[in-house]
Amino acid sequence: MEYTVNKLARISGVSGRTLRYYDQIGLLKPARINSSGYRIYGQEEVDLLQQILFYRELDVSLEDIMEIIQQPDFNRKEALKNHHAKLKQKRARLDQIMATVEKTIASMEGGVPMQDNEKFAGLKEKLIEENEKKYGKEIREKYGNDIVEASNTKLRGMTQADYQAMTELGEEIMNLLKEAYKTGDPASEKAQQLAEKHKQWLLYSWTNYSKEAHAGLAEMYVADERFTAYYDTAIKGGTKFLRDAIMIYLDS
Amino acid sequence: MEYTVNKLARISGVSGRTLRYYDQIGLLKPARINSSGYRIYGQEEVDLLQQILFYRELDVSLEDIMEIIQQPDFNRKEALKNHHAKLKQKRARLDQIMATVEKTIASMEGGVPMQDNEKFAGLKEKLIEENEKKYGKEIREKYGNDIVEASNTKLRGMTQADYQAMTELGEEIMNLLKEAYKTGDPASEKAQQLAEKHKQWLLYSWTNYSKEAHAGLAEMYVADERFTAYYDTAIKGGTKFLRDAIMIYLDS
DNA sequence: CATAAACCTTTACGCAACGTTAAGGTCAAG
DNA sequence: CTTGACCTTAACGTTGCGTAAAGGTTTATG
Repeated sequence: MEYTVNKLARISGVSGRTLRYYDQIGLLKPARINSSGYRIYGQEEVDLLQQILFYRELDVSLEDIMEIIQQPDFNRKEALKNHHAKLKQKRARLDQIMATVEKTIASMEGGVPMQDNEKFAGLKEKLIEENEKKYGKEIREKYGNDIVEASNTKLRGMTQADYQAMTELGEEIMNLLKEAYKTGDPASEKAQQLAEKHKQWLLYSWTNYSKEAHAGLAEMYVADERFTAYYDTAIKGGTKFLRDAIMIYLDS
Repeated sequence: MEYTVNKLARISGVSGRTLRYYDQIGLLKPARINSSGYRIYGQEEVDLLQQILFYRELDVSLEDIMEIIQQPDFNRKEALKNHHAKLKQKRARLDQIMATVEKTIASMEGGVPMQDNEKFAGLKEKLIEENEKKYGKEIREKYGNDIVEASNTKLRGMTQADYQAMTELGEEIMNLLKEAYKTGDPASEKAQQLAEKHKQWLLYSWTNYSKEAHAGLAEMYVADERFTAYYDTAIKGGTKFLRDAIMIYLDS
């Protein structure tokens, strides 16, 4: 039995355009072309098309199908396992999105205006924006664009709980700085606690922490008046104290 | 604070190209264009972009976002519910695909060669193909292309279990035809059972059943020698008997 | 103050998998 | 011999940008 495009299309449930496209990309070539230029498909092509459609229904890309159908069974199985992993990821993401949508709807039914729902995403952006405005240039020069972008990406990935925890930790650090400063000793227990918390705080945004980077940042705090101004709001001379505490912490 | 494209891009985490694209499609226009043709964005645009990104993370299309952000809260909630329904469908389809992939892998680990796994899909195609070959033209002329396509689509949607049940029912009909024929009475209980089974069998492929169509088909069985030949393989004169039984069944 | 570096602009192709005209040959039926 | 059904290639549209290319503007640096 031989078929022209639309005949094959009818029995296989795809469109003629699809068959021409498969011919074009080399996925399924007709058995021959007749004297009028018509595509003629035979039994072999019908069988091959069946296999193609089998994988297509499984959401496999044509590019992948192209490879799969010329592989032995063993590799086909591996390909399917691989594909399954991809599908799993896809579903995980879908689940997360659905959860967010549900939460958003729920909060709206609880009377929270939409603006407030959208605001959290905005809060994180605000944080990034302020970081950029205040320190962006120095940090980018010192550590490179990639590091900064990675940090921003990490911040964006934070959940609301993470975000809250981070800002709370920030406040805690300011309080601890005040108390530790009173001891007058950057090696004191309180001061070392402070340094430890400071490290924890950095981990929220740093993608890879190193002692050198931490030390470098501490030095920059002292060198840059904007950082100095910030940490000195807790207590005058706080920035230098913080740096000294960090240096001792890193050496221990 | 005012921003050029790439500045806004940096603080918002999207690319400059994205912002230009949003401008192009009218999703987010800059506050103004300066004398050099640069896009300048203000606080208002930053806020709007935040909202846009909020919805984008939820997998809402830009076209839908465009509508949503100029709607009041009430409509936004409706839009989200609508969107949630779409996501649910998407996940259901994903689950089904994953199940099929899992089953296929399992059967391969059970030693079933891939070809056989792919064969089932092929079996259905074969059925459709044969239907087309044998009766396609008449049926298409009689009932129109749409009806036939709908029927084929329904066949393709069958599960393996459905398919098996249908072919078994087909055999049962042939057997029942033999037995009922022995009664010599198309109104007999066996013959009426036959007609009932025949209707059940049709329902596997018919998208909307009607008495008229069933009667018409019965007449066609008798008029077309290929159908006659088929049903007469069960018993000579079986086709006419089947028609009579169906006619009585439909009148009762 | 000249020039390089950084940043801006528009234009336009590429991606996946076809759907959809459009313009024009081919073939079977009346 | 003419419909009408069916075939062909060519080419644009879809979604959301990425990625040059070619060229003007602003800022930094020697």
